[in-house]
Amino acid sequence: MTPEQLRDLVRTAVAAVVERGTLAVAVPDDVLVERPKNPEHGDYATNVALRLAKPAGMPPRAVADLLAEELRAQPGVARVDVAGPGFLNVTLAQGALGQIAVRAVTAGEGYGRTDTLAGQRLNLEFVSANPTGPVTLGSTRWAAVGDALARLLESSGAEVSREYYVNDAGAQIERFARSLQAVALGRPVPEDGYQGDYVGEVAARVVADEPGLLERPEDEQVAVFAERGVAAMVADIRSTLEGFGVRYDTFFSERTLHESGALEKAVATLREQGHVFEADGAVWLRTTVFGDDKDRVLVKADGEPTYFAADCAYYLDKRARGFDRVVIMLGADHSGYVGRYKALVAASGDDPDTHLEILIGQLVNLVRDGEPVRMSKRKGNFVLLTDLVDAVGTDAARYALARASVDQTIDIDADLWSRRTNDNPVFYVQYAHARISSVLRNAADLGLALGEAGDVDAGLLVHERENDLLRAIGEFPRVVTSAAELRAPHRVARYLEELAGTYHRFYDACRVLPRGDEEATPLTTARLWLCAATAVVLRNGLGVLGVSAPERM
RNA sequence: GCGCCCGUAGCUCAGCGGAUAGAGCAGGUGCCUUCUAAGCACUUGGUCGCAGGUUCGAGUCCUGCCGGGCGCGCCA
Repeated sequence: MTPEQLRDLVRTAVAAVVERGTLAVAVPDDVLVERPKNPEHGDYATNVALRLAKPAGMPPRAVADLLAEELRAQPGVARVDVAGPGFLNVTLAQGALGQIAVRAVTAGEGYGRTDTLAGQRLNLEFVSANPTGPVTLGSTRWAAVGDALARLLESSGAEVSREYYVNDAGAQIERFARSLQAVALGRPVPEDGYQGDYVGEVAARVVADEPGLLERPEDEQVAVFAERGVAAMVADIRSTLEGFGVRYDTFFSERTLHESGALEKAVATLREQGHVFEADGAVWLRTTVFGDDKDRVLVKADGEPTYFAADCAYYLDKRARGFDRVVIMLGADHSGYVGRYKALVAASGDDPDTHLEILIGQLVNLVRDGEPVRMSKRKGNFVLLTDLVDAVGTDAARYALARASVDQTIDIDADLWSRRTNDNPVFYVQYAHARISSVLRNAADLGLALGEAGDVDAGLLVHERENDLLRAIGEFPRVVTSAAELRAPHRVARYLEELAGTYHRFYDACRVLPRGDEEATPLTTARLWLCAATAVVLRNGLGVLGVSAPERM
């Protein structure tokens, strides 16, 4: 029996007692059935009686007693205890737990997938770093977390479109182009220009692709450097991210918004809604009525649109493309943006709480010799995605970034990360998968196969370590849905570490394959199913994080 | 000054209002002639920043302090 099935049983029990008139409450939709930390508290526990006590006007333990009696009659339930303030501790019947292994193996890649978000179309924007330099360590965090989140949401049944907003317009690009030009001409880079080594490389590439460029008028040169320089940078960013396992459905060019007149249209739309006004020669959006700190300029006094005007146009474009929900991941250095963004959504007539979701994540620092290294795209002094991958590999990089809560600022110790030690839990998890793969290989060599689901007696799995493992495997679907709901991919990583540990303890305590000239028994088969089920979950879980599940290490 | 995030073991961090607060690393003691020791068992280590409040119950929610990070442009 899976925890989901037990949850349904509990709900049915509540409904039955209510039906009989002994309990006067509304049957709750969200009954919590969880795995107790203390093994003496049975296989599963629910606090439903504690929840219902107040609305029912009865003591928690009295409610619990009613439900316990009802539950005891259910098939697959061996024992129900009322404990503490009113918890229901459920012990499943012999063999009921073992079915979890069969279910996981049978479902395979589908184990952990649900339809809780079915029908939702959402647009997830992440990274969106300016195309004026390579992908930095800070952006790498959003690549790892954003991609994992996309996979999580998809696992919960949502339709997710991954999007990268390319800021290929504006003064930043102008500065970038002038920097490229300066380097190409052998001049010093302007004070406010870009100075990494890559600037020279990109400049050389542009010159090579455009013979005679440096003999043309300077204005023309800048235009060419802007056009081709940005194109080269975007191509570089794209291939870097693909190498990192992150693919986008759309690279959206800001410039197309400018060229299509979308900004003017956006301003007009907001004006129709009655939230645009003129002051000091500029055009403003009255965002303060929707909770923003101050009103925001859409068109400057010099007639140029602001970055915010492009944001307005961009948001409206996403909505016009049919997305129910626009999700944007931003670094904490952009947290000041939330207020105006929410306000623009409200000003456009949408609901800022349902149509827009902004996820703010804290920054990543590189620490070297105990001192944080400042990262700035202008100076050449920054750590790149490629540096991180070169040092620890894609798997470790993705895992390490995805296993921390985004609310937490991460300090990455350069020495620790360039070392290859088991400080990194990804090896612990991957090792469990490799270990299982080895057992299954050896089983195949002995001519042992899993066989059909009907042929395995999962009820033979009665060892404490086996039960621990079964319960852990049973948790996976819930871990996925809750991680998706909470936008917290790191929960999957933490869960996998627990699962790996649980497997290692099982492996240590329970021999799977026959030794020497022993014969295989039905227990051998049952344990092989348990191993296979664990491998399924490890693969699916690592897959959510975009990390490989190696068969050998 | 205002807004957001953080403060949990020596270190890095988990912890969806539930029972005796966890993991990894670091320290200590053990376990490989047969399935991967990148593992396992045992052990040391806590005023969950401080003070109030909410309730059957608070590391978790609310308020106020203290300490640290980020942000507050007609920049992008």
